[in-house]
Amino acid sequence: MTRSQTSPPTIRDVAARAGVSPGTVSKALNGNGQLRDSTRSRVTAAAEELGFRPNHLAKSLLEGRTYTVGILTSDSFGRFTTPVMVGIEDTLGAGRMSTLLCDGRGDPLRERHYVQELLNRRVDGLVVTGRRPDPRPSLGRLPIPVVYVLVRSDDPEDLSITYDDVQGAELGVNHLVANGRKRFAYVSGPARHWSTPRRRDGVQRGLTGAGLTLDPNLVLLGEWSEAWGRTAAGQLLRQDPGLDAVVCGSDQIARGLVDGFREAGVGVPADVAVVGFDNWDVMVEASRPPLTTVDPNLKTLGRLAATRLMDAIDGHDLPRGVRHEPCDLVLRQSSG
Amino acid sequence: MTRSQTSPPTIRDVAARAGVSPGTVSKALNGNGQLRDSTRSRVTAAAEELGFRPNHLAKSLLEGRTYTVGILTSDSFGRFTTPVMVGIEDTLGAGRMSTLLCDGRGDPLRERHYVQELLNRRVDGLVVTGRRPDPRPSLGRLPIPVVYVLVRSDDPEDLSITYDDVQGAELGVNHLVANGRKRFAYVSGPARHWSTPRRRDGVQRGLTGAGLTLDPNLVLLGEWSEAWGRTAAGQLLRQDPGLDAVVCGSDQIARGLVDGFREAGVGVPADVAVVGFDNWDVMVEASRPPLTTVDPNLKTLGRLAATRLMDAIDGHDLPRGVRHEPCDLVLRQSSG
DNA sequence: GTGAAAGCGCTAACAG
DNA sequence: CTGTTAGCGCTTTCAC
Repeated sequence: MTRSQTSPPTIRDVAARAGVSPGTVSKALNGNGQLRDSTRSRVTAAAEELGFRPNHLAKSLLEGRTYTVGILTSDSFGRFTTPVMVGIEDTLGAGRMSTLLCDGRGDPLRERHYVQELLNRRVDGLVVTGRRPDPRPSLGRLPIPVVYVLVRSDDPEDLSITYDDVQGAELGVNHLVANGRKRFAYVSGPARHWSTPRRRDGVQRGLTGAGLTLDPNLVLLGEWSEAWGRTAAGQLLRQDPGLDAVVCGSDQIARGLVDGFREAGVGVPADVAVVGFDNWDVMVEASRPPLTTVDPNLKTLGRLAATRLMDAIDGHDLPRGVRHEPCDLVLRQSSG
Repeated sequence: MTRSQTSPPTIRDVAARAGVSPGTVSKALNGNGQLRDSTRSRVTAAAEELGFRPNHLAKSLLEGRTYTVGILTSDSFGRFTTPVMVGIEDTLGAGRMSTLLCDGRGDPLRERHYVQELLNRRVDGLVVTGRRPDPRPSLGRLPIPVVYVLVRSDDPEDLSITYDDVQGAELGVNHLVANGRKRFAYVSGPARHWSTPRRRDGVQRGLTGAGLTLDPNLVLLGEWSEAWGRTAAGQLLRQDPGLDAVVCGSDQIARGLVDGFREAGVGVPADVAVVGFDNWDVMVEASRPPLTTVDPNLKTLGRLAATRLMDAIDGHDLPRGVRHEPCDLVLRQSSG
């Protein structure tokens, strides 16, 4: 049976049209070996005319690698995973790598299935990501390098790249202290979330360093929402009308807090300075005043993870353990 | 040379271990042909023990299809593309399809490059998406089926699946009219954006149907931001303190507007009813009161696009032209 | 029932 | 300089 017109032209079609052998076409198109210039251009022309696209599958099969990495996210690209993925795509794309995307939806079964599928497809490496820095079950030993980013694996043998909650919160405190603030509150999300106690630790550390203390009555834990921030504003004012600084566990909380304060006649930053966490553009800019906040540099995390993974694919050893990348402080009007 | 221990076991390794031929292993593992039960189980056991993973590349090469579709996004998975992608992943994943993700970043050169790469990789089909329903240049005739979703292609020969701006806005108006509202304003984003005039048309159509009119002085165009919504609130009150309903071009605008009204002592929905657009959880829920809004059903769009693409991959013809899927109205407190 | 052989599209090694 | 050959891992006839 003759080749169907609908299937893409192969290297043999090009060879036939250029009047050479397949091997020669390969050399011509990949710039390998010694070819007469005229031959080379004849081949290029033929390839061009036929709209030849080299079959990546065949190459991969031969080479034993696919120039593809899998991304396994446990969170259907939410607000936090998205910047991470952009960072990953960023550096992977630069290295002619493609990314196979899998959304595990936090379901272990689904995840296992995807991992198998990615292995079947012979991806060169795997990035695992998820919504929060909380530990997640390791995928275990796999025949390809794996990097966890944003989420951390519960196996210290794995490499996890995440941000530093403690340092981030401390950054906020240091800034407020430098501005002369003395009486601090910490308003954050659910206690069970990894970040909540750690950011508190950061606040604590910053205050201790400045010879100040954190009144346990001024530590308020609730949810990651604006509504909670507004509620907390009232509670804080009742608890201690003299407080002059609040470190928040998220920008949503911070924005709610700022709204609550303003509506209670408390000036931000005149009376109370407020620092958020996340640097989430929508919250931070719409807030009145705009929020000073801690930026966990998620995109950088993604870039870093991808870079490490590429190194590992190139044969370098993957470091082990959890890497805590530093956060940055972004100054806006809420902190005075 | 003997096989390196690091490279994954092949079907021949399994064959050797089970004491059969590669062909038999293939049949056993894929349930094809007639095999003795004992042979089949011997093979399965051997495969299991060796941790054999069938090489998907080899299959694809043979079968001429990869069970992979490309997603080309012009917008680094932003707020609007994300739900679309979830929808795509949703239906593709169900059909054992994988997705190769490419972020064109709106750069035509980058896009061309990615399209070539995807063709080289022999994806079975391609989904093109982008931030807004505005028309974008077609990728032209490709050897594989292509579906545009959310964005629309400027070539009517392509299939584009997007939502219905006009119908969506009209939905909002009808609801407000049914609640007895009579004097309407329309506050939206930049006039150059596709949706802005079309949603206005929808407002117009709804009002005309109810024997009402849209005062051109109560059409305010600005940006897609809360700040603009707050500004617009002031302008509207100055323009016509008697207005009792506002349809907004986005939830951000609507939320800003609601804040502006409240702070000006205007009750929502008591004095003025407000309807947003997007059904963006964060905005809609944090707003006081929570926003009634138009939901463009982006996830459904993604699912639809993926379904159409799968059909086309299965040999069915792809419809042409722009499909406008209906929006839904989500009722909350801002509309009375 | 099972094995041997051919071939998917490509590259690399070796002839000529 | 260019052509031929073998083979990446798998499936699929076709013999036996």
